[in-house]
Amino acid sequence: MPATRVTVALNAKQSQKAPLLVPASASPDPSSAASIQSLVFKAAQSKLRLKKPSRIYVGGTGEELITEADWKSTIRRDVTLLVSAGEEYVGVKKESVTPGEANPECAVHVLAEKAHVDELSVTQLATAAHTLPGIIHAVGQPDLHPGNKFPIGAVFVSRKWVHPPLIGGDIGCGMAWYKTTLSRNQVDGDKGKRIAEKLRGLEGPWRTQADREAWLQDAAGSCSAGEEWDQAVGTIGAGNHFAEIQVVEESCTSIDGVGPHKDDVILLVHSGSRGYGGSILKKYTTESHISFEEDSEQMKAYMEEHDKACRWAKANRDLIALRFLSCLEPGEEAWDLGRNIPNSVNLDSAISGVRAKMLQRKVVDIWHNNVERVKWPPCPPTGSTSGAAKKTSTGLIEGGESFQDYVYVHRKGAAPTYNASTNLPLDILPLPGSRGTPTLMLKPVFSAETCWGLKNALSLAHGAGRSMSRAKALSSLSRKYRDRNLLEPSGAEDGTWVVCDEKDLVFEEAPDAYKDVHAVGEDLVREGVAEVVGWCKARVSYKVRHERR
DNA sequence: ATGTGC
Repeated sequence: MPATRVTVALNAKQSQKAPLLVPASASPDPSSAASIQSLVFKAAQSKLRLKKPSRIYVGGTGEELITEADWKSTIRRDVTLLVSAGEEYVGVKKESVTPGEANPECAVHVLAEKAHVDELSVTQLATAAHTLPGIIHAVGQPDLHPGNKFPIGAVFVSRKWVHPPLIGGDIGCGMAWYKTTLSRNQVDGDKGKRIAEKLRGLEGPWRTQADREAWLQDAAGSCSAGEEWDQAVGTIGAGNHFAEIQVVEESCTSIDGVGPHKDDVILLVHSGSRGYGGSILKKYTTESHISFEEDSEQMKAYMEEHDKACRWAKANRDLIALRFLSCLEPGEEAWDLGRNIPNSVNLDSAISGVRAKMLQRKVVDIWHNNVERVKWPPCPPTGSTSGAAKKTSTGLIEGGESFQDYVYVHRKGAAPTYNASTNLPLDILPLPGSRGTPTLMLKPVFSAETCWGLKNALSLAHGAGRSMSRAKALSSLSRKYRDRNLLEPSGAEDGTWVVCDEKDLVFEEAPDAYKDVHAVGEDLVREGVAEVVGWCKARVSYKVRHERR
């Protein structure tokens, strides 16, 4: 059981102190029966012999702990809590440890009605919005669910400040969709099993470091992170990451004939920056230093590495897709580069050839863990169907209105509604259910009712969202499905073949551990931020395979 | 989510 070690001391005589372990089960809510506050009071009574403890201050700052939010933002390792019998704080009050201005009035909205939202995640959303400096708008998408400290399925818009922990360690994580040349009848029914069998050689490092560095060369230069992290490029990773072969069941995306059409077989890749992004978060932040002021050297350095990790993650998804395509379309020589066999041709020209080919296959690629500098408030895009859109001539979300200024949009498990490099609205993006359940095809909606994307902070849900913690899913679902093989379609239905050699993941990522993707989609539609333009059936879902290398 | 953290 994780516990936090704090020090309890007498406010009136601060040399008198005692350590206290606060179990993770203790509640920050002072009105709760198992509150941290009551633990501190009890410790003061029994260990420090303070008869009537009544107030608690934070050592060093003198901030009094009153609300649940106070407790939440304070309880960390080695904090000293000063217990008072009613008297004022003894010492010089300092400014809060977080410099800059928090915005206790910050607007917080959760775009969910149908999808169930855990109260803890709403508390996490509001606490972060109200206590971190510079936040001007916080949005919980319908897939909102609790994270370790900050929620997932959340968007935080800030002025002048960047908060790396709000986007987490998997910087650049996102999803990309690729068309394949497979036909529905090659993957439907029991054929899914044969397709799953073909998916091999996808684990472990791809080729040599020299090859990986060549792959990590993009239009902006190199995004190589050094051999220790680059080794993981082209690998899916753990947790909720996956690659899935899907059949388009319905599609009404007739935009320039692009978007996937009915009966197309497409590949969805969900992965991020593996260990690299986490190393960046760790390098720049500590438990008490999580906020960076705009234009500070640290902020600039973080942003530079953040942007590099985003490019790395994107290159990772492309390489994963290449490796999958080499299994799925063995006749296509260009994909041979995806295999771990020695180069038979010039590497650089092979890579540029493959890139061009893959670009034709790519439907969309988005980051859902990142921070972006954008103009705010949003402007109507010209692609919009409303007449109001005619006013802008730029065609961009950002526009060039004089009343706009720049903000930072932090996304943690939230997809953007526009293409980050062109600022044009996206035509289509995936809303995957959990393993094997349908993936909805979303089209972002921009309208006056949503203030052109302000309401949803220019973002949409990135998936179904957990409804059960990993621990809960593991214990309850492993019992529930004790006698069932979750890796094969159940019964006669056209279900999904799952490749997952990690036993715990089978349960942690089971559909039951997630919200219903249709409820999430319905919420987005009701809120007026997206329309559902089709859906895909998962045929083969690849998580991880333990194979002899 | 992670070449994780005691």
